[in-house]
Amino acid sequence: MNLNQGAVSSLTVTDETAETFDHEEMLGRVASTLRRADLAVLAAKEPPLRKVGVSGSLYAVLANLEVTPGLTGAELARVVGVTPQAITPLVVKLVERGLIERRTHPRHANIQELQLTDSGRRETARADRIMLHLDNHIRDSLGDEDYQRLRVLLDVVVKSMPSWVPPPDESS
Amino acid sequence: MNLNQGAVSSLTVTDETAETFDHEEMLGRVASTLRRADLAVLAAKEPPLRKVGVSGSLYAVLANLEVTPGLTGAELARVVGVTPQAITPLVVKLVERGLIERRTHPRHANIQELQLTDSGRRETARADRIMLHLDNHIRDSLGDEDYQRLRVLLDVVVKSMPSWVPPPDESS
DNA sequence: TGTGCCGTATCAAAGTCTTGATACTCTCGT
DNA sequence: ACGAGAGTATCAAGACTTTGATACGGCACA
Repeated sequence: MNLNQGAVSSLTVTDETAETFDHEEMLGRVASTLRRADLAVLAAKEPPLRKVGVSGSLYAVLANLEVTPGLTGAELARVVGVTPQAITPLVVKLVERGLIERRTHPRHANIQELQLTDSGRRETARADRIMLHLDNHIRDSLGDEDYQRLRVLLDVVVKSMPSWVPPPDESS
Repeated sequence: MNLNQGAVSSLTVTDETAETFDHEEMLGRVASTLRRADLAVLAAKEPPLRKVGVSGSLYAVLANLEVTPGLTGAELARVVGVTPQAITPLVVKLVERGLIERRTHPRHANIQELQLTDSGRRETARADRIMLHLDNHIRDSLGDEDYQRLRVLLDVVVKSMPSWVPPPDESS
């Protein structure tokens, strides 16, 4: 688990000096709430995933290979959101377990396409049953309509991030 | 950055064997989308935060101490979502920089209350200006109404996670 | 007034991810 | 056909976090 923000507390701040902003609002911002939500989901799904033998990272790799067979390590890294170097150990581990196969690309002697084995497909299905169950729980909590809405809103956030430019640091 | 799921790809899957589920849906589930959104925000905010001298982790600590002065290390750990052991190095670093102070609890010789120094408050304000700017960008992308809605929906997700019980693993 | 229990703090070791640097292969333009 | 450039894979080192284990201090109940 990675910390990075995420906060919640039911404390009523007394007051502060002049240059202080709205503390109540601070931790209620979307960026904070988003992080908390992700942490909560993360903490919930990790234990059951490990019970079927995969860490969250490994599941991410397997799930993406299930959807998009033939991905290379670098492609996988981008899709999953990490550096290419971080993928290698995961791939090695999965190959050792016989869940995925490395196959050299037909036209590129250098790069390797990755693919699930039959055994890997079975394991992935087991893990995905858990994830599906979790998602259904969320859907039940929100209701169908809000569930869909949440997906859409989150997608907007994802797409809007690249166009953000940080403010200049005016520490005058 | 921590990977753990997060996936997106615009590939139309040909087809598959029998026991296969809906791939298109798989990566569109809220748990996945949520993770992607968080990763996107994380990737966007990290560089500018480092530019003012704090990592995302350090900012999380500072922000929470700003809102709730006098937190102990363990409390901080819970609020922020990490283990108590992970807090210690962060606290040490911030103390060395003079941004926070450790003060032994009045009644517990063992535990230490943490508090921002004046200098720490200034630094936190600089970092928070960035976060506020980011959140405003998100608000602009969504519109005021959907921005508020997203906050509410995410809160529901956070509150609903603890009540989830993983499905039994029926690998029959 | 003990004694058991809970919460806090910290040391140590292991795991995972990142940044930095290097080598290799194909593609493209001249 | 050749050299530059882009993309991929991997080694090495450092940073950060987690799990495991240990020690200390207050609190509640017998």
